Amino acid sequence: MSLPTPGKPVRGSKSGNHLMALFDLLGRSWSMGIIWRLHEGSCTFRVLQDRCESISPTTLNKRLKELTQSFLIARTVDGYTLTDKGREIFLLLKPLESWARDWAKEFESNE
Amino acid sequence: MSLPTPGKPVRGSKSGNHLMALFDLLGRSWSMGIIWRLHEGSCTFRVLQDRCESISPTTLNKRLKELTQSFLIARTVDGYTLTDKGREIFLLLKPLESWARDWAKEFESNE
DNA sequence: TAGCTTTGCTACTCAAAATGTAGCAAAAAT
DNA sequence: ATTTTTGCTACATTTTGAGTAGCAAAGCTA
Repeated sequence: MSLPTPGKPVRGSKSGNHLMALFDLLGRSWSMGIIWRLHEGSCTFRVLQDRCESISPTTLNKRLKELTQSFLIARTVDGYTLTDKGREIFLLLKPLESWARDWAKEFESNE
Repeated sequence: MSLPTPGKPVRGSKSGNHLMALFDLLGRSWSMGIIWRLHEGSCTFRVLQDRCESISPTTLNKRLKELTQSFLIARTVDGYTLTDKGREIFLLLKPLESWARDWAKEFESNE
């Protein structure tokens, strides 16, 4: 499979830039959502699918493979977990949560 | 145009969750890349297109409209700028940069 | 001020990615 | 042993993004 690997950039970026490779990985549908949901606790494919509500099994499968090969998640006997790296990324994404709440106010006052 | 608005979620997410709306917005191709490049300084469409190297004008145009309507960027007489909100998001994304460098080491040692 | 260039797009066509649904083999439950 | 659940995969369709071409408006140039 062709993956976003640092130094081997993806989707048109010829920069060889690790950050852009990360943006590409996280910038695919459900990537960040999956990391977010997995942080609630390790779980099976099925349970993760339920947590993500509307994700299709095809996409979930694809994202899981990519994220696994990118060392953000790992398979265990009973499903999928965040790796240490995955938990680090989660912590970097976490501040977006409260930011998004404030952001919503812009929409409320401008609509 | 149909946009990711908090409370009016997008791409299958029926949660009404602001964070997921944000994930959806940022999780489109080039969204984070554009924010990153715009932080180098306000610029015109053309210059931004050059900074992003391989982005197509169609996609750049679409992303710019979305990000503008989401209050992350704004138009000025001489192009596009990050808004205060946009600069806030940039600051939240910034830690990913050094993280991505460490991440790259995983790939080097496992390939 | 007439022509030439650059800018900021839009309209198209085509390729890639994501969705939706069906279904199937393996494991687990009954 | 049979049924159910799990973890996918295959396939068809829709949506998204890329890759041109080109055009109207602004700016520069002679």
